[in-house]
Amino acid sequence: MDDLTEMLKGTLEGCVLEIIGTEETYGYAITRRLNELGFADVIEGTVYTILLRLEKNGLVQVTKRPSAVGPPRKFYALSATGREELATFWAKWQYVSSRINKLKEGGR
Amino acid sequence: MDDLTEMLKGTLEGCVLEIIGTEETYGYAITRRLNELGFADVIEGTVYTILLRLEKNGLVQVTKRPSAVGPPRKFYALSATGREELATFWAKWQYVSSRINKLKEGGR
DNA sequence: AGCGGTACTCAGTAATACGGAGTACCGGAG
DNA sequence: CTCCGGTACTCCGTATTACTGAGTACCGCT
Repeated sequence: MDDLTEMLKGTLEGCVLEIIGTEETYGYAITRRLNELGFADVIEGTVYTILLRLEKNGLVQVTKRPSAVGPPRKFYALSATGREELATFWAKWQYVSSRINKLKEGGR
Repeated sequence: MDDLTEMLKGTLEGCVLEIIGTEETYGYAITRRLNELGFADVIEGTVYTILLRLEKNGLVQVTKRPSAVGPPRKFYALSATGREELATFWAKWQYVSSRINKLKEGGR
């Protein structure tokens, strides 16, 4: 599948929130997870940009922990605001995707 | 539903293509149609931006016709390239939305 | 000592959608 | 007849978001 980047705008942040919400984790691993999920050309730089934004907006709490295989990792966990934001994201996704599917089915 | 604009990035152009593909139509009417469909805060300026881009990229053919109730309308119809682009759009949508739904279901 | 893999930061660029001002055409109310 | 609201399009500037690429740094293994 070729370039999906434009279509991911506005949803990638939500995906990252969901991943963090499932399990406390860190940037490098989140990137791997997204790649596994099929978002092959999502790159580290992009994920770190999102994580810094989430942190700045108070949606996540950060804990730095040493790693046995490299430099220290920044582990992210959702804050209360982050959980709200995640719920809002899924509500919007539900709304938008249902409308688009209706349009696709030729609904009027 | 509050601000959906970021989530629409990358999909709005495809929606406009789909609307044009269903029926030859013009900018003002496309805006009304999108609003009807639930994309309430999509605004004329946005749609016209997309239409000019589609025209520039050769995805549509344009015919100007007089109107009884206002200034002349620019009617848009898909070109062959536009039909291909529309098919690609739906393929991408299918791909992306299925991955996101899988993530939502906690799939791994 | 150096290399490959792990891990994060940051500055610059491109694409997309919104906002708002401007132009212009039409019919009906006053 | 003039003005106003609805129809219809254009253009410029702004904000957000994701990608690119270069840079820094830690670790274990050869």
